[in-house]
Amino acid sequence: MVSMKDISAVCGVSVATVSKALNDQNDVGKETKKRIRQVAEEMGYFSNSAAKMLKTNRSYNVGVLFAHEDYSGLTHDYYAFVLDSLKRTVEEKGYDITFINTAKQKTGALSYLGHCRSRGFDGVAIVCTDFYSPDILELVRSDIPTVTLDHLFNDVCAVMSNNVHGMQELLTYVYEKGHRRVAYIHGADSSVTQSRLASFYRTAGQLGLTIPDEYICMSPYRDTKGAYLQTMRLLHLQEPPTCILYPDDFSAFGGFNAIQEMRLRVPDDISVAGYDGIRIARHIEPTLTTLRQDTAELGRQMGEKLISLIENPKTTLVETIVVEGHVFEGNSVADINEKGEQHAVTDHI
Amino acid sequence: MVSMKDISAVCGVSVATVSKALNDQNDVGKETKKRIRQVAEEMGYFSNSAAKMLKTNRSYNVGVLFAHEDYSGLTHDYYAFVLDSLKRTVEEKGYDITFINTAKQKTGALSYLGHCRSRGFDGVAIVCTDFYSPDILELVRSDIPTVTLDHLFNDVCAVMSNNVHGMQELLTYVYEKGHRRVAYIHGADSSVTQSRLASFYRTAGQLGLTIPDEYICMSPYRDTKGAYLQTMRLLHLQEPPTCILYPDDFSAFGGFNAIQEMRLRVPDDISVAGYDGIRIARHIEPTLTTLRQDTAELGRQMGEKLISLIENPKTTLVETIVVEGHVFEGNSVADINEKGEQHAVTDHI
DNA sequence: GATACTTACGTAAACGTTTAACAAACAAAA
DNA sequence: TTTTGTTTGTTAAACGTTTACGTAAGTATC
Repeated sequence: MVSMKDISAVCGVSVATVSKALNDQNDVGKETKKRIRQVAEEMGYFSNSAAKMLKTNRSYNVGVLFAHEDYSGLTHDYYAFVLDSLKRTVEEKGYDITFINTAKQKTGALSYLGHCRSRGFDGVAIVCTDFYSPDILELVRSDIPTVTLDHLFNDVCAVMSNNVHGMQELLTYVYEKGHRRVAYIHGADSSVTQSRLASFYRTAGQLGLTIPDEYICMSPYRDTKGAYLQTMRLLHLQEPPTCILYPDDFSAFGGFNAIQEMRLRVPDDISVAGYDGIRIARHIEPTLTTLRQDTAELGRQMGEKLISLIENPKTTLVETIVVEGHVFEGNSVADINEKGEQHAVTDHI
Repeated sequence: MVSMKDISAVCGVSVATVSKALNDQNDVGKETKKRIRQVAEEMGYFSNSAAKMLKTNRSYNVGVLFAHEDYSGLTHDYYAFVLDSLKRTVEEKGYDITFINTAKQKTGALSYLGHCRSRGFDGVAIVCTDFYSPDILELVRSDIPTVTLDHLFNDVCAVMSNNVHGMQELLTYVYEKGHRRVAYIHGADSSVTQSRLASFYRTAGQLGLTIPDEYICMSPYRDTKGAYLQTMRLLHLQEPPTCILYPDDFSAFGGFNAIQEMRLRVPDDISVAGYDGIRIARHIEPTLTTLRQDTAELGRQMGEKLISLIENPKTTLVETIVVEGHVFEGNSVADINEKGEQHAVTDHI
């Protein structure tokens, strides 16, 4: 590996001058700088980031925490898209992304914080994990700039998809399509689930909907089998719903299966709506009506906030950034208004 | 940050002794070692990987190249699953994963190789990219241990899904189900496409199938619209196929849409098969018959080969590891044998 | 009791940078 | 002519490790 020392020898200047030339400092002559840079180029010089890091305490590297739970993490559409956008954003600003090691190492099982300290990450993004583990708490309480996704800690920046508005918009959409008997299969307990469920009830109240208890039930996120079973249950009620909301798009497909098995059709016999807006949902007929979360924006906001936190620690607000999602109108929700056209007209008044 | 120096001061020993104690060398007393380790723990010591790296020229960090093409990269099921498995594998062996920066940086636009040199990656995994770019060539020709996925370079380890066997198995499966008029919509040109296409023709020949030219056409990978159009074309042929093979599962869904639009049913009226085995395909009725690639194994093999290449450069073979995929039997391919049962019996002979 | 070996620790240089402090040369201002 | 300032460069220490080598004491061997 060619180092600054080699360049300095060739150019007949000191190492310090080479360093300054390559870092474009202004206390080095124009001609000298030009020559040094040219020689560096010719010799195939690459800065040694370890040495630079050792001196400057800056790694230009951010850690990303991505837990390996079943059916989540990298292989989850939502998180993968957010990560993709986050990656683009920070890379454009000259930062790299390293995964925070989530494996129990043979030697001494480093904690998350330990790993971050050791690697010298300038900041960390917590994308997907069990937010209640002590390891995570230790990390977010440290002085390392941190941004979380869809979870709120005290004094930690968070980027959140607006689940309250999202559910409100989705339920309102369904309501305006004429549905009055709406069931909601929600996901397993988490802050996201809480937000959506609360918003569901509040919106229902505002719209004057009464939701029987048996219309509300739980099925874990991305569990098609669970969604299938709950859908079956709902379809067998004395007064079944006209529309079912699912915890996510994946689950909605589980619902599809149950509906199909009952020889019913979407949306003619029953309407369904998902949540997330995964790509495949827009490519299968009937296309799924769903609340599409803005993953590109979520990732971008995370990246920009994190970099800002790193580069301007004093002036960057510790805040929660809320990103709006919007209903993607597929054709899985039927318009069952008796006067559909008229309704459409009044919409424009 | 607490350093070895701090520990040495507390313990009243030299920095060298601390280093040796923490690295579990055996030229330091048992008691001393114990005490040093305890103090390190208490003081919250974490090794500075930059310093260690600078001295040892080992980063315990591997670079992963993951290009941001549309509809590929992180957001592609196949690659995401491989990456997930790769990540687990190398993390278990104490390595971290850093993405190789694919963004044009403002300052000096580092090449891939430059980036790797600068970061001091112990090895790189090339998962998904344009293998023909000069930047990639420069990288694979360097002395950095490298493993590629689904692409072969001279003197570079590769892990490949067996596209030849895969297509053979798939076409044979379809044949045994009684299909004689099989169309194949293949993906855009690449070595993977070449392999599959060649295998398709060879297998067809062996089975005695004659494939009319109009049964073979191209639609880009993961392009539902393209697959839709080609499917439409095939369905309007004077003698349409009884089964259509798609470049990938995603495309197969595009085919579904066309079939549905024509008021035909899968598999009753026409059979379809995908390629890849993405998760969603197993959760939608009719479940898709597809050649499921073993992403977990692909990632694991990549990781193990790479680590081996790093740790035992002399004794590690430069080879191509082939991973088998297998037909996932959904219910999108009908059995149209006139004597279906009899055929099933002879299967067991 | 001399020799050799082992154990346990210290010394010091090195890895490749950055940067504060300094210095020489020259120009401009007084 | 002296002072002051600017430009361009050097020196040397420092970042936190690792490791070859040295050394002093203790133990075993003859």
